[in-house]
Amino acid sequence: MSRHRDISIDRDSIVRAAFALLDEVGLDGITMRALAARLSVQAPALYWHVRDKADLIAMMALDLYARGREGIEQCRDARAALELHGTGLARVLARHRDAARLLAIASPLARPDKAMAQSLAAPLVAFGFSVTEALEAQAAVLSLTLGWAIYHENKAMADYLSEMFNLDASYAKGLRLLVDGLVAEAVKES
Amino acid sequence: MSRHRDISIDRDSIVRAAFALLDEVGLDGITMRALAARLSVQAPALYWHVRDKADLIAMMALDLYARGREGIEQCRDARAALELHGTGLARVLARHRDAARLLAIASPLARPDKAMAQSLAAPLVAFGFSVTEALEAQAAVLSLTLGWAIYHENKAMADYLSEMFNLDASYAKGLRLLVDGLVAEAVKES
DNA sequence: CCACTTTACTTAACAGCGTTAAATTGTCAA
DNA sequence: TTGACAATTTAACGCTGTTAAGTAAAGTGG
Repeated sequence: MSRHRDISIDRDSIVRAAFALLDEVGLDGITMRALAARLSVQAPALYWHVRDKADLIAMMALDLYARGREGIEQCRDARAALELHGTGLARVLARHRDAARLLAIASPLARPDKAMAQSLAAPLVAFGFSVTEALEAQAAVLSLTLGWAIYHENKAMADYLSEMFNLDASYAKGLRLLVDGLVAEAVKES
Repeated sequence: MSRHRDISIDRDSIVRAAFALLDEVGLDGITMRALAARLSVQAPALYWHVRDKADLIAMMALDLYARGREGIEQCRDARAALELHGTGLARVLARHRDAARLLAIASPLARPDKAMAQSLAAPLVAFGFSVTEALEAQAAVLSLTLGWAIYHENKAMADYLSEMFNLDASYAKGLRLLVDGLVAEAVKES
């Protein structure tokens, strides 16, 4: 492994730096030059490791989704798995500034395939869902979560809404209602 | 009203042109120069009518939300109103390329106030919801809809998912389940 | 040990972006 | 006719993502 200088960069360290930068300056502040500077490198150096900025955003999105699924395998039933999928992603999105908007503009890293779909659906399939039902249910949960997080990230809106109700509690309630319905529906069909 | 030339532009015509441009070239293609060209004007002329690009995006978002609420006053019950709110916005978002991503990056045109909140909540308040309950329920419905539309706009993901299930039908199902839960909850509390 | 290739970076540059300042033109009122 | 005002133009600025070309260090085969 050649080491041009003292330190070097790779896709992992770039993504890590990008998240740090995101938290500091927000999504609009993520420029290739600022990111490169944080890694003590010139901007074009990034293009050795990353195809373009969309590729970088896609990697960050993948990371967020993966972190949002942590612990989902250990759930005792489908309801818990779906609910944790939602709250898990919501928590990850809340941790990083503009993370929901980042997901909104991200395009997938790779074209999804059957193997990936099955691995994503696996936890719910273990509880009797079909792969289709599992993906359908998770799509609904992720949609609610992503949409909610986008509104939550909008400071003016969040500030005003939180005078009227607790945003986190309301999200939890909406998620619970949706998950209840999804689980009941899946049970009904099997 | 002075008329510098044959034709002139105002906020309305700018927004109309922006939607036409959006449909043709997508969100990334909406540049002040391209928009100005479509109005037979130079880019800085837009700044006489529009504070900045964020202002323009906010106007477009407001328009989308308003169109998404059409017909909501005529609904016979809360369930119908909430469901129409969701499907109405979903239909509007489906009509314009990248419209969901546009909503995701839009910031509100004006800081929301109590009068606006009450007017937004009015249809559901008429069916016995409190203002808080109404806003809470609509936030959940809009979140699900916006999130779903964002995934739907992602061509790679939508193409793959639609091999496994019908995206529109699945959205309708998720919405129905969520609305059922929300209505039941609101009834329970009153 | 040397020549050669590959890896990983640098410098320089380009076209396009949102935006501002200043100059300009057309329209109306006095 | 003059002056004010509205609405635009031209010119320019700094910033963006990205590419091309050059370069230094490390690895590799003879």
